[in-house]
Amino acid sequence: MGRPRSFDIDRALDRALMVFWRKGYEGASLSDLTKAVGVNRPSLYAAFGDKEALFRKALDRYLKGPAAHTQEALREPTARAVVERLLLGAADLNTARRNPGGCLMVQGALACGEAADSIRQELTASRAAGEAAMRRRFERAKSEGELPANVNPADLARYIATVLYGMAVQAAGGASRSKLQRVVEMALRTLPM
Amino acid sequence: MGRPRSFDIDRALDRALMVFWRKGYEGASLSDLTKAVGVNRPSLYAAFGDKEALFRKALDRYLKGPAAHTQEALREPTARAVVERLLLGAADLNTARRNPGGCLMVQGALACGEAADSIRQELTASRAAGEAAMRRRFERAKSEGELPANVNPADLARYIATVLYGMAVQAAGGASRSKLQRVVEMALRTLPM
DNA sequence: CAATATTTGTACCGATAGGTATGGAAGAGG
DNA sequence: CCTCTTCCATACCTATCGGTACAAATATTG
Repeated sequence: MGRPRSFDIDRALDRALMVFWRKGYEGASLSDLTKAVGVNRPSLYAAFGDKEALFRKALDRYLKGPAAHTQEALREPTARAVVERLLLGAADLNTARRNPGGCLMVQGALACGEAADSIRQELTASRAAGEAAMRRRFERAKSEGELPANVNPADLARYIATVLYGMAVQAAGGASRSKLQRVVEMALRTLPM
Repeated sequence: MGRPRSFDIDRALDRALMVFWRKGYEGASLSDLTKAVGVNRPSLYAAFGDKEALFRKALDRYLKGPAAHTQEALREPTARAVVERLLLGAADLNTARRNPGGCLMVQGALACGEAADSIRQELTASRAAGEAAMRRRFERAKSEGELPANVNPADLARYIATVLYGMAVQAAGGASRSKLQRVVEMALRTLPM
C-alpha cells in the first residue's frame, strides 16, 4: 500500500556505483549522485540511508557484478589459471569502455579526510579479504603439489594483489587495455609456477 | 624591509607535505594544513599562493627529498641494480616510521571531485614522467646488451611502475615493511634479467 | 623618531558539503 | 469515492570548504 517508488532501485544503485567508481567516496557529492541517479535527495535517503550506507551497497553490487570474476577466478582448476583469470579479468574490468577507469576498492578511499575514515577502513578490509581468499587458494594448490617448495602462498597472494592494485592505478591514469595486458603478460611470464 | 616572516618556509612546506601525503590533495583541508604548519591562513596564502600552488611546491619537495632515491636509482650501473634500488627504496619510503604510509603521487589524487582535476592530471603526468625515465634507462641497458631480446623496455618500465604503485596501495592500507620487502623479493626473483 | 613596507591575527565572504522538515501528489484498500 | 499510507519535490538547516579584507603589529630605512 502507499505510493509506489517511481524508480528502479537496482538501476539507481548502478548509477550511484558509477559515480563512486569514478570519483571515489568523498569526491562523489550528493549532487553528483542525485543528478546521475535522476532522483531527488530525500528519495535517495529514504531508499538507501545516508551516503555511507549508499556506498556500502554500491560496493556490494560492485563485488557481485562488475568484479564478480574475482570469485570465479578462484574456482579455476590450477593456481596458474587462477592468476591468469584474475589478472586478465582486471585488465578488462579496469579499462571497460562503459566503466570508469580503475577499481572501486582502490580509488574509493585511499587518502581522504577524517569523515571517510570508516569507508577507507572498509575498503582496506575488503582488499585484505580478497588477498586472504587468494592465499587460501594457493595453500590448497601447494598442498596439491602445484607450487614449488620455495613459494609461500601468502607472499604469492600479496604479490598478485600488488600487481592488481598497481594496474588499477595505471588505469585510473588512463592506461589503455593493451598496455595493461602487456603488464599482465610480463607478470605471467615471470610467475614461479 | 617590512616585518620579517616569523616561520621557516621550508619547515612549513615539510609539514604541509606530510598532511597532503597522508590525506591527499582534497582530503587535506586548509584547517588541517594551517594547524600542522602552525601558521595562520593568510600567512600561508602569502607565502605559497593558493592550495593548488602549495600542493605543487610540496610535490616538488617530495620528489627532491623523500623520493629522491628514484633519481639516484636510475644512475645505478646495471638495469637489475636500477630495479632493485627502485623497489627496495619504495619499500622503505612507503613504510618509513616518520612518513605517512604510501606514496604522494598515488595517494594525492586518484579519485576526486572536479576541483582537484588539474592536480590529478599533474600527478598522472608525474607518474608518466617517472615511467618514461625508467624506459629510457632500460633502452640504454638493452643497447648495452643487458636485456634479453624479447624484453621490451617500455613494457618492463610499465611493469615495474605497476608494482611500485601497487606497493603504495598496500602501504596505504597498513602493510608492514617486511611484507612489502617480500613483494619486492618475489618481483625481483621473477625478473627477466 | 618618523615613514614605510610587510606579516600577522581576527573575522568574515560566498559556495557547497551532507542531511532533513514539510506539504502536496499518487497510488492501494475499503 | 474516500481514507490511509507512502513517496516526491521544494526549500531549508548547520557545518565546513577555499579564500580574503582589514587593521594591529613589527621590522627596516631615512
